[in-house]
Amino acid sequence: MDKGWGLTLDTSSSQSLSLFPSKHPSTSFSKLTTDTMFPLLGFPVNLSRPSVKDDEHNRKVVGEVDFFSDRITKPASPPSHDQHVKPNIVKKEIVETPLHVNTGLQLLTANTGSDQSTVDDGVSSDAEDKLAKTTELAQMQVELQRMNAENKKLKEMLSHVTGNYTALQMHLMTLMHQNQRTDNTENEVVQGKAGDKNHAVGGGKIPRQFLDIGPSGAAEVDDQVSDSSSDERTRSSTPQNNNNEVGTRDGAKNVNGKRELGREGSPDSESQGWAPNKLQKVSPSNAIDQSTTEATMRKARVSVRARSEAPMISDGCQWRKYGQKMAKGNPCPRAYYRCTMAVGCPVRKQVQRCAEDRTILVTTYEGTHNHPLPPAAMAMASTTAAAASMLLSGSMSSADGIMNPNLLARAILPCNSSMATLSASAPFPTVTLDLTHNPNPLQFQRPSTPFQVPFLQGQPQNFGSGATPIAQAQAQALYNQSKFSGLQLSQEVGSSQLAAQATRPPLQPSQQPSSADTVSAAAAAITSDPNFTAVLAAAISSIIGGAHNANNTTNNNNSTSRTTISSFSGN
DNA sequence: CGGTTTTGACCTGCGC
DNA sequence: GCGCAGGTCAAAACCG
Repeated sequence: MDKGWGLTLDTSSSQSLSLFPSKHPSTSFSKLTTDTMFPLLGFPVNLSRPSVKDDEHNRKVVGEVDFFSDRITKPASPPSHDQHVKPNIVKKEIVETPLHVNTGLQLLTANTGSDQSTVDDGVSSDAEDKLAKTTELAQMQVELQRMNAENKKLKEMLSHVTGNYTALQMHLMTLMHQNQRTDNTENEVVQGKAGDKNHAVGGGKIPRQFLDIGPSGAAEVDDQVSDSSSDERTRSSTPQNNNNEVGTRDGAKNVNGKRELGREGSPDSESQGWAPNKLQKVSPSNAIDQSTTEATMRKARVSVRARSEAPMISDGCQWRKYGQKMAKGNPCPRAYYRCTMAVGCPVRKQVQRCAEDRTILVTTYEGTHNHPLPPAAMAMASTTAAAASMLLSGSMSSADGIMNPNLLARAILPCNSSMATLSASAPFPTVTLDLTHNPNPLQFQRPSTPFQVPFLQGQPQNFGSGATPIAQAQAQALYNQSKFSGLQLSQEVGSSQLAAQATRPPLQPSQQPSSADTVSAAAAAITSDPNFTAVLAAAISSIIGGAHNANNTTNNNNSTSRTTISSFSGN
C-alpha cells in the first residue's frame, strides 16, 4: 500500500490519468506552476499531453480540446472519421470546414448527443434543416470563441501567477544571500559551540531552506541539487572516484578507516540529502551556513502519533528500512526508514511503538522531500513540512527560542489544539501531532480507520522568515481552517473564505510578504474563482473520459480530496 | 538477480 | 576519558 503511487481520483475509468508522472512531464504549463498551484487546490493535476511536443500548440490543445471535446467532436466530425480525428485538430476542423458539416453529413450521422432532432423524417425541408444546422454551427462557434477567450484568460492567469512566483522566488533568493552574508559576519563575531547552536536553532535561514526544498516549492532549485547529486548516487559503484576524491579533497579523512572513506569519499555528499550530520562537521572549509542550515533543517522533526496495528503507517511514500535500534526505555525497537522515491531524498522517518500503548505508532519525520509526490504522500509531506516549517520559523523569530506551544498547535491543527504539542526539551525541535485522541467529529466524518490524519493538503510549505510567529500561526490557522473546511467539511466554508484569505490584509505593515504567503494567496484567489475550478474540473472530466458532468465542479473537488485522504488513511 | 530487510559493528554527541 | 544512547552503515540474508 505504501509503495504504490496511489492514483486516488475516484473514477472507474480505466484511462490512466497521470496525476503525477514520474519522469519529466511535458506539461504545458511550467512545472513550477503545476507543482505549486494544483496542490493548493487539494488535488495535484497534470494537464499535460505527453504526445504533443509543441508547447504553444499544447496549450491550445489542453485548453481548448480537453475541456470541451465532448461538445465539439460529436456533431462536427463525420462518423467515419471519428476514430481518426485526434482531439488536437478538432478546432481546426471546426473552423476550417464549416461547410463540411453542412454537406449532408447529417444523413450519415447518428443522432448522438444533440437535443435537436436531425433525423430526416421526410417532413422538414432541406432548407430548414440547413438553417438549423447553420444556426447550431454558429452557436457552437460562438461558444467555442467564448471558451477560447476563457482559456486564454486562464492561461494568462496561470502565467501571471507563475511569473509572480518566479519573481518572488528570485527576490527571496536575493534576500537569502544577503542574510547569509549577514549571518556569516555574525558567525565570525559569535564563535564557539554555543554560538553555533544558537545559530542553528535561531538562524534566519532555516525556514527558507524549507521553502527551497519543499516538494511544491522551488522545484528548479531542488532539481539542481538532485542533479548535482546524481553523480554521487553511483558512489558505491565507482570506488575509484571515491579514492580520488578522498585523496584530493581531504587526506586526513582517511585516518578513520574505510567507513570514513565510504562516507566522506563522495564528491558532493552534501548534496545528498541524507548525508550524515558528521559530514558537515568534518567539512570546515565548506560554507558554514549551508551545513548548519541543512543540519538544522534535518533536525526539525514532526512526530505523528497514530493508532495503527500495522508496523508502519501508510503515507504514500516508498521507504527503505536502513536500521533498527532498541531505544532506551522502550521495549519496542525503533526502525529507521529512508525515503526511496527519489535518489538522494533527505527525508527519513523513525517508527516506534509507544511503550505505554503498543497500539500507538509514533512516526517521526525528518526532512523534506526533494521530488514530486503522489497525492497521498503529498498530504503527509505537506503536513509535516508545514509543521516543521512552523516550528522552525517560530523558533527563529522568537527572541528566546521558546514558542507558545498552544499557538503553534493551533496553527498546525486548528481543529484541536490539544493534538499538536511541542517538545522543547527534545534534542531536536519536534512537533508532535497526536492523532490518537478522539478528533472533532466535525473534522473527521470518515469512518474510523486505523490511521487518520487531518492532513493539510498542499498547504504552503512555509510562511517565510519575515512574519512573527504569532502572525504566522494565525495566518496558518486561518489557512488551515479554510483548507480543512474545504476539504473535509463538504462546502460549508468554500471559496468565500478562500477569497477572504486571498485578500486578507498584510500580516504587519512593516513586513514584507513572503513568497509562500503570496503564492498561497494567489492560489487561493485562483481556486476561489468558480470559473477556474469549473474549467479545471471539466478538464479533469474530459481527461478521464467525459463521464462526469462539468457542472459538478465542487463535487469533483471534494471527491478528489476525499479520496486522496481516504487512500492515505487506508492502511 | 535486483531490491529490501536484518543485524552487528561503528561513529558521534553528550553527560559525568 | 569513559560509558551510554542514538544514529548510521554495510555485509549477509531474504524475497519476489
